[in-house]
Amino acid sequence: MGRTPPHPEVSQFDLQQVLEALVDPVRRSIVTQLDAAAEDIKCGDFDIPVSKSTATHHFNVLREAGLIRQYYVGTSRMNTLRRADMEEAFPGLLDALTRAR
Amino acid sequence: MGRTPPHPEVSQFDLQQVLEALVDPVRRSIVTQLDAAAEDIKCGDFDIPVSKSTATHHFNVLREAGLIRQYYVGTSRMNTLRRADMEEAFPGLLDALTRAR
DNA sequence: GCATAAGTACGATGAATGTCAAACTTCGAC
DNA sequence: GTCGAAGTTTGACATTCATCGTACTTATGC
Repeated sequence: MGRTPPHPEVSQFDLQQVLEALVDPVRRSIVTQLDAAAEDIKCGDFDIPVSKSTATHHFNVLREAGLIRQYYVGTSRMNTLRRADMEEAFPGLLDALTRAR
Repeated sequence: MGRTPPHPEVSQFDLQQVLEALVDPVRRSIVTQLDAAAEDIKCGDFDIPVSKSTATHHFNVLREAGLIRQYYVGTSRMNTLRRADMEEAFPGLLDALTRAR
């Protein structure tokens, strides 16, 4: 298992890529759950209706778009929402989406 | 040619549908051009790199999502950005997107 | 009426992409 | 070391969807 997967820097964020990440309902649900949570969440603890391999795929897409940061704790992969970074790159976007019902 | 095509009401706007409409670069370009323009724009006057039939498809998607309002003037179809309606349904979303570079 | 302009409708096609199962890897616990 | 838990990797598969060309419709202008 790779130690720390690659994360893009804010300067590399791409709107197209972020929107493609957020257009999928499962991925948007992940973002919403992270937004609502007080602490980081491990991959296995999300409430999503897909298999583990599909989940892995979705987390990769979110990470590569810059929406989440991932790091290992034992065999678990923890996830953090990169709020500040997203706010810097695309002001108001994440707020508008998490507040939209 | 149908007189006036069906437009959804604000109460019927659906975030998923709006995001699916906005994730396409051509459609987002249409929205951006409308946002930057002072007046309504007819379908044929947009600067988009697709055929007429494809353009029609994109305008339909935008209209059905509630992003634009369309009406005929002769054989031309005019387009307006439904800013206020979108702001009411999803506050901040359109602004965040049109301002994102 | 006729020609032209502006879109629309209809298939057809090709490329993405969300999905899963199965096999594999890593780490922690015992 | 062995086992189980947690993810990952790799194909394979199905569906969606952007795209186009062609034929059609509607309206304007002469």
